[in-house]
Amino acid sequence: MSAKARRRTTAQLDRAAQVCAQQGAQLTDLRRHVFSLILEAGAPLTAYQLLDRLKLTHKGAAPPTIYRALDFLLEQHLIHKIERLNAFIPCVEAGHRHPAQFLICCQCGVVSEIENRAATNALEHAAEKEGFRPRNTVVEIEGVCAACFRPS
Amino acid sequence: MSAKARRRTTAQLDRAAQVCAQQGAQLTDLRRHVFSLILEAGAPLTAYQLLDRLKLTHKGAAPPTIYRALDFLLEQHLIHKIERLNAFIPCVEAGHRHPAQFLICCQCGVVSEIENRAATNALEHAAEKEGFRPRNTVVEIEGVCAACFRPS
DNA sequence: AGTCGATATGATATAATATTACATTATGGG
DNA sequence: CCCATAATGTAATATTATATCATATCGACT
Ligand SMILES: [Zn+2]
Ligand SMILES: [Zn+2]
Ligand SMILES: [Zn+2]
Ligand SMILES: [Zn+2]
Repeated sequence: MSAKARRRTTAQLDRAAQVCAQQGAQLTDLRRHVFSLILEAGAPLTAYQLLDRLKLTHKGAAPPTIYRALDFLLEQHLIHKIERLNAFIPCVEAGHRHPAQFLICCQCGVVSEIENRAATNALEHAAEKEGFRPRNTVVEIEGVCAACFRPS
Repeated sequence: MSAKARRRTTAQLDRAAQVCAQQGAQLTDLRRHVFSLILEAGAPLTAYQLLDRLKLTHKGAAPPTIYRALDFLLEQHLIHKIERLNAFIPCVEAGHRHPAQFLICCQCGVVSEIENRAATNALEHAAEKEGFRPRNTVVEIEGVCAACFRPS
């Protein structure tokens, strides 16, 4: 991990601590540790991948350990779950709830988060047209990312 | 089950058999049975819920039995998987691949499938703007359906 | 009919993902 | 200190999904 990346992670952890404090929640060492694993991964990690990594330094970690931390981070809007992968990534706009769309590259595995207003609006209108009140929308677009796409 | 609903199911099964035949695939008794369970459910069913129902008449059914049937039905575009629920529903436009959006009511559990062109386009453009080539898009909107919504 | 390959199903085991339940330990306000 | 709350520890179990190998079915071909 580069010095630059480490600085970024530290900044994100600090930001997260602020966000939690504002909500009257605490980013404990355990939660911070799990969050840092997600931040440093660069690709989505499943709960058990996180558990394996956590175990390296946190003997006695068990499934509830990781699922509780994940629930907390989700509640604080610090991470997102990618349903199709049963995996977790950091939120690029950490700390506040927002509509998002995820681009999942099936070649390199990278997932990037975008917030496209036109798409969000179109989905909301589509739902309203049916008399449906949206509360929480999941958009997961699988395909090939720009980096992986090469014209033949 | 009403006579009307039974006729509808029969028509859908016949339609499905045609669709499969055109693809050189066969809707065997087993697959047809699983599909009929999904058609008659009225709400999404998980693989193990289907397995339990299948076992009533098909002694010896096991997880692979149901997962194979589901894989087949997905390949033939006869059903959809709702990722957030790990559950399956019939496709309203059975037999051909198409972009869709799912409206999941968190009160009554009903999932309805819509195909909104504006939303599909907006998502495609959002992806392309990032240089991303979409292959398969999942849109699952959780909220309250028209039937469940009552003004206070 | 006999052989063959391809497809479908049977059967057992196991992997991967997630939750329940209850005990124990910090933490902070009174 | 005492208590309530939040957080974590620990064991067991539930749910979802796949791997593997055996058996059956079926049509094409000889
Ligand atoms: Zn986000
Ligand atoms: Zn890629
Ligand atoms: Zn459909
Ligand atoms: Zn409803």
